Amino acid sequence: MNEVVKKKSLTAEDWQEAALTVIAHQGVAAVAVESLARDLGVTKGSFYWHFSNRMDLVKQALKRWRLGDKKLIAEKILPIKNPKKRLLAWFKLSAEPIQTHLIYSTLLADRSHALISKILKEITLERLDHLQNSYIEMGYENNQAKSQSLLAYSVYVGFLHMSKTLYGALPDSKQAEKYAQFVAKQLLS
Amino acid sequence: MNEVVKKKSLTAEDWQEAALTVIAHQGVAAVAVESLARDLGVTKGSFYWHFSNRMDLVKQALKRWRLGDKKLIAEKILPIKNPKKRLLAWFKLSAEPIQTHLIYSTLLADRSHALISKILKEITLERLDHLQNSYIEMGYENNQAKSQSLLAYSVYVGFLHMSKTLYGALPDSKQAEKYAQFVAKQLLS
DNA sequence: AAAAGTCAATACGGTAGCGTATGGATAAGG
DNA sequence: CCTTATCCATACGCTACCGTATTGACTTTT
Repeated sequence: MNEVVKKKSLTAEDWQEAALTVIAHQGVAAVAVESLARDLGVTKGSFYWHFSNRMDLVKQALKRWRLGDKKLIAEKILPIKNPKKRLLAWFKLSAEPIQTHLIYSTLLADRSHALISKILKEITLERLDHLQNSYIEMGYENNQAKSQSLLAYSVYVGFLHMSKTLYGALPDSKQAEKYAQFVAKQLLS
Repeated sequence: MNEVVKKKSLTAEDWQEAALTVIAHQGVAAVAVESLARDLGVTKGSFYWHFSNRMDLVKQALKRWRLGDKKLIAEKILPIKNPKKRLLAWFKLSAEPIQTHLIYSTLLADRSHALISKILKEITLERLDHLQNSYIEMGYENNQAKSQSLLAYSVYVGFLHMSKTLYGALPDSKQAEKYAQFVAKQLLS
């Protein structure tokens, strides 16, 4: 019942979370079975009980990440009725310093496995779709909404990388809020 | 005199170019001495005559890339007198399907070595400076120019990643031209 | 032509990581 | 209790790299 209590044994989810943390900060290539085991205080023996191999873990971890991300959008963004407010909320969320963004931006330059490219493409298209719908609801013509959502999403992706590059991390919530306001002013005319 | 003629021996530049090609498509981690040697048709014996170790090659390759990139900007962008035209030219260049962009976007998610982070930060700041100066020349107030250049540069970075993600490669020149026009309309008001 | 310099091949030792095999410890069930 | 299932440790073989040492071949210099 208490999270502080040391668990007697690990679950697959524990491994997945550990993998996601590594991916967020060092990329998929840095997900190594033995180093993860060391971090978790066990040996490989545990790992190969839970997973069939390294890529199996990566696959499951990314699946987990995707589900969490979808849940976040479904709860915080999609319920907003007013399309303009919904877009603004998305811009704000995009600038929040949370792990899901770090993972996404790290994956974006990772071409180490076809699986990753596939997942990225799917996610990007899904998100572009949300944006485009909002712009359409705002009264944009279809093609215009498409271009506009592409631009908005590029800004999001670019922002993630710029933050890591210039500050070594995502900016704090206050800066993020300010930036989101500025961007929204430019892209929600 | 003829490039088709097989060279008898390799130069450090040959190794650097080969390394940059790998970096552009698979990242720094994929730069391996032995696989590069295979690609170049020689063995490691050659490599360690030209370089002291693997990181030495990476360092020199990135230096070479940086010089080429700077030269490109110095020749094609900076000479343009009119600031608005200069910015437009930069947007167009940003969308061109050339290797220098691929390398940059791949490095952006690579945190495998402190050297890379350092280089990235320097380059990004340099480029932001160019952009900001152009906006200032256009009549923007200092802070406004700063925000605007950050936004423009985010669009650039985001565009690179989106292209790779959605199409597997940078779009061709015609698409790029069209996109650059659209973005310029939004960001050069 | 001899010597020195340039570039590459080969062979070697070392490390890190993957995956397998097997056995040990602990807890739950009969 | 004894068995079985669950979870982990240990030891091993294998591969892909890195980097070194040595030697060979070809070129240029003297």
